[in-house]
Amino acid sequence: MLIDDYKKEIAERIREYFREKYGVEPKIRFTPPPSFEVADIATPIGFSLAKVLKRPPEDIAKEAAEVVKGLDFVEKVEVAKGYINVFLDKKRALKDLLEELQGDPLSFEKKNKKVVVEHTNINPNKAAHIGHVRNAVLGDALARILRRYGYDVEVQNYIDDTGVQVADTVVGLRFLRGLRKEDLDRYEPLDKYCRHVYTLVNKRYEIDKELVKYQREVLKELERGSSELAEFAREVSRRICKRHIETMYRLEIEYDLLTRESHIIRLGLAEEALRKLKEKGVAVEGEDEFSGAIVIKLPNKREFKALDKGAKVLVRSDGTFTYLLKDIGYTLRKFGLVDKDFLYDVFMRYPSGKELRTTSFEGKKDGFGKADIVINVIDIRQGVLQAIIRYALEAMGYEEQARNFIHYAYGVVHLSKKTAERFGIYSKKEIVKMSGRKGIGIIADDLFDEIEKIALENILSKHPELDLKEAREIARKIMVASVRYMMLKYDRLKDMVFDIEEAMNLSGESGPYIQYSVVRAKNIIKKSEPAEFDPEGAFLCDKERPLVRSLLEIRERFVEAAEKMDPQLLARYAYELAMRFNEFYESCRVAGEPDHIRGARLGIVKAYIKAMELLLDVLGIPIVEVM
RNA sequence: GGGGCCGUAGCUCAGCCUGGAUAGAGCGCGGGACUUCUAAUCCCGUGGUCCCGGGUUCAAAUCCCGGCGGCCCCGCCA
Repeated sequence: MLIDDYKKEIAERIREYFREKYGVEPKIRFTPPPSFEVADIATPIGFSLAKVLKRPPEDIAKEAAEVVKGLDFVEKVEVAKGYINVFLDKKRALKDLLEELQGDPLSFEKKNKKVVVEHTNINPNKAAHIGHVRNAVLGDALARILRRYGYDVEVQNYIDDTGVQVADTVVGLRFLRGLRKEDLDRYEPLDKYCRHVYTLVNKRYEIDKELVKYQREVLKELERGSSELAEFAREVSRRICKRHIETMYRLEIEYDLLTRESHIIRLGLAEEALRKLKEKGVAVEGEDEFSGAIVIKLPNKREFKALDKGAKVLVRSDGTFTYLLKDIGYTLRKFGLVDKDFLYDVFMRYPSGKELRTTSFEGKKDGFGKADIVINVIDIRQGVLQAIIRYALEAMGYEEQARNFIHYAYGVVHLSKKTAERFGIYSKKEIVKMSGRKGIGIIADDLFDEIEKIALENILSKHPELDLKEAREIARKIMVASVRYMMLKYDRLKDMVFDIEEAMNLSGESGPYIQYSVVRAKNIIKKSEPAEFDPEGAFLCDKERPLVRSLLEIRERFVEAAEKMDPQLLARYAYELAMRFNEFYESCRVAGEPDHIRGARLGIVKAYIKAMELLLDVLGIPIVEVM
């Protein structure tokens, strides 16, 4: 049993009592006690019933307390005002905890539902920046959580290889730099080089109208060309895409499938969507300012109030498709609502041997898509567009799919003034907005390098005996913990201000802090003589109880995070546990203690390690042996 | 103009969904603890008109209404 089970029994017992005695059906809420000194489990039952029973809250609480006292896992119950404060039988609870952690408290029944999570989605025209990292880390954590929760999860990464952004970079490489395919090898890492090129092109557009003509030419070639220029452009975007995959792999983020926009176009998914929308009369010829275009008519719903025109373009007057239409088409494919399908080819192989596949017309058939739930991890600013996709599904008659189409939104990453200055960006404002076009931002790989450098210095100074290769790998894992925790600890819907000092600080409320607590736990195991678990030796040190009490919440916390799809809750829980463990570590010794004490504490330490292995795996934070 | 989000300590943020006990962390600042399982740690201290006003309630940071301030969206870009 864990805390969720205890609560359930307490609630049932109280409910039953009040139902039988007074004929009322109280709703029992549990409130976190101010501290575990006050209670293990608390509920303000007296207040909730005072009105119905017309009696003082304290009286009612006293009555409820008597009922709860009978439960075998309860040691004592105190009444404070309208609250009842339940104290668990600590030794019983500890035994329950160890038993649960012997197995897997986070194993859930298969739901037999497929979820497609699409994240990262970086334009393959320049280096990834920290905004993209937030997207990828959130998406990856979400995928891991849902997988653990029993869903069949497929991770896709949408590559817009035909868009304006790629065209701009290609214009720069070809018409400003005069590069050809065979030159590209000399410009690695290409993503970083292209960042400058892209910024330069955007500046040049303002003064050089000739260049804009090239942009259109490239754009056309990207969609359907087979010329040398088209080949070149494809190679550029392929290489940069590969770089993005490598960048994210540094954080141990992997994908199952790359979907390329050029393939979506070629497969005719946009036409398919358009046909269905026209059939339902939702896609129509545009009028007035939209004349010549085909638009989707939007109902007068709140989420579309922002759009004052009541319609959105699907097909431009020049006949090209907007991203919106392409995405509607592709969403149909994800849900398996169209028969048309790609063939799938291998894009690359991860070191683990896992294949990263890509949409194609040359590989073989496969079972990608056919999702029950589709989740798009996309910037909050695109909320209206995502709402339109959902509406389009509804309008086409796919109401269930519309309900299961989730825009997993997240806030924008800005830079703190100090951080911006470090990168040569000066502003009067305290918060500096990034801009891909202007090249204002922090490149993901640069950030990772910096953090790894600091971590490596630390690790080598503390453990000079480590060989460099080993130390580097540990430094990398510390970097992963640092970056991932930073991206998960904030409310995902809120904008965040990125401060590089904070990111590189490996102590405080951080990933490395959590990792370090696990290293300490493992050291205890390594350095202590083994001893049988003995409940008699438990709770002789006052930091054991809060740790055990917190560990009992593992399933409850995980389920809440999974239901709400909120990795932040788990990140903070992991931190809370690490804090409690560090307190335990400081005041309760294990090695060298008498057998019964050592046995009990080793049990707690092992439980902590097991719990953290489960939690950190779901958060994508690696565990290290030494740091 | 319309729609949305946000406002909690010097700074960065939890808590608000689902009202409940003295409002919590981290950073910063001041002090203390390493012959002991690694001090990337811990302990003590410092610091708050929970933006303002009103309402609902036994009870409001939390729910409702109205202000004020900041941000985002409202492209035939994505």
